[in-house]
Amino acid sequence: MPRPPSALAAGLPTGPAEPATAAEARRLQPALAARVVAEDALGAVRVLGGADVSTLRFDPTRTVHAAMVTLDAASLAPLAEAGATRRGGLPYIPGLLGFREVPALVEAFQALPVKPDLILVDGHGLAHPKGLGVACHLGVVLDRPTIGVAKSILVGDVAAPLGPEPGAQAPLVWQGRVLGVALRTRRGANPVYVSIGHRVSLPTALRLVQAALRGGRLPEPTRLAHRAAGRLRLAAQAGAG
DNA sequence: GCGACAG
DNA sequence: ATCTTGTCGC
Repeated sequence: MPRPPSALAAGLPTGPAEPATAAEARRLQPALAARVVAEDALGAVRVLGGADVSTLRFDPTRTVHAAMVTLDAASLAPLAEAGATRRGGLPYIPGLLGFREVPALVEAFQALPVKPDLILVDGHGLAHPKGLGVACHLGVVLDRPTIGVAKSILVGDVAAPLGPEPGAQAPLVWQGRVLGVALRTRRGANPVYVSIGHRVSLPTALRLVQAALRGGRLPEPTRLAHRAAGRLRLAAQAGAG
């Protein structure tokens, strides 16, 4: 079955046309959310991707530094990384994070020499009031499998208390729907919240995230992407200042 | 009107 | 998100 062209190819937001205002972004969300594929539509995952951005705390120019890293899925060894810097987009607004981060992430993705089979994104995917967390947003725009791994809850509640041991998990429920899973990845650390981004089911997402853990609270791909984005920002500041 | 609110 | 070194604890 042929899949519809990517949002990028279709000229949908974040690519050719980016919203300049929050109101405009909100109007664009339903069309993007409708393109999310919540089932497994991916091949063997050999190259893992990680995505994150770093910003200055108070920045009138609204500069975002994005990093995309790739790792060998089996060994979790780093393969490559790429960065991109964009400015003048939307500020951080809960629920509209994708519009702020995706443009720079797409640019970083395009700079990667080898494309990841699946991307772990720092932030929620489906666990979002409009079903369009940054992980879904990025996945739809690139038409690539993505998973959201967030460090705190945007919407919903954890259905049951989590045990202290790594691997403990419980559904993240909102309005009677299971949007994701709270997962304890490390003893003594707060859980992370896993939700689907695009072209992956929740059970598969959970399995892949657990396979990407290497003893830290965050899976390796997003952990490395976080580091890379931070370095990119610091280097840019040093070079500009 | 009040409280919540990824990064 | 970011400001930030050492330090308390398993």
